[in-house]
Amino acid sequence: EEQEPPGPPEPCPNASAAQTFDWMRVKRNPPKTGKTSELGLLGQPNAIRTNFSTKQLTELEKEFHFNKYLTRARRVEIAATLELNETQVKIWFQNRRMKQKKREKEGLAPASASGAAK
Amino acid sequence: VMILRSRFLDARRKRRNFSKQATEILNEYFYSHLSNPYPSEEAKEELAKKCSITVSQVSNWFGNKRIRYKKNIGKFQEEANLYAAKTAVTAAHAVAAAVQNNQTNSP
DNA sequence: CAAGCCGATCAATCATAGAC
DNA sequence: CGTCTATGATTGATCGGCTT
Repeated sequence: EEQEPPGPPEPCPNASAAQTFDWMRVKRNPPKTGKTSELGLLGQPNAIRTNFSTKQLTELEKEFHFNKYLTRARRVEIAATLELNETQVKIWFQNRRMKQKKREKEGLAPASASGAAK
Repeated sequence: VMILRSRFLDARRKRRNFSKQATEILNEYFYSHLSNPYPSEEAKEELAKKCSITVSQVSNWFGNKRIRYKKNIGKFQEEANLYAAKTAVTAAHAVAAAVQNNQTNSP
């Protein structure tokens, strides 16, 4: 299903013009996290970014404040309560931890700190 | 529905465009490393200092730049050539200086 | 060997700043 | 001043590497 419609608009390969490097071809596999679509379609994963509801985010945030890390049991419980996959809950916590780390790091020396010297 | 979701939680998104000079520095790095525009943590820190922005902002900038660039290479062709020429001049100066230094310092 | 975590990145989207 | 595009930030999810 990947078909280069017309010829890539780059009939001028010489000069220093940009080439197509590997990083430009990187393609991520579609998300397989979504639970099997409720719409009769069989093995068709959602393949789209899930939008967490405010309620789900509120609960996840509350749990995060209580524990930065989840136990298998807690994860199962939360996933069931919020109607999410265990993977989605796991990933949410992972991303949340990274977010917190980033926040701590930034809100700790926005001004000139001395240390740059390394 | 409640499409009015995070109407205030996102209020922090009061962004401000980076200075013309900061964008200039970031683009220079991007196009002079077009084969692999992934600055190391150290490089990001250096760029952040030069641009007077945070390292996260540098990361965001490169992330957005890479995605948007490959999404429509043609749209950035002009910009690419512009910076390619600029870095070429810089490189030429560097080479000239090196040659000069080499002659002066001949063992 | 499988599973979780980290760090970086991707990719789609949000909301605004700026061009016209 | 309203519309359209450029751009910074956010975030669910992926990738590779390392640890448990």
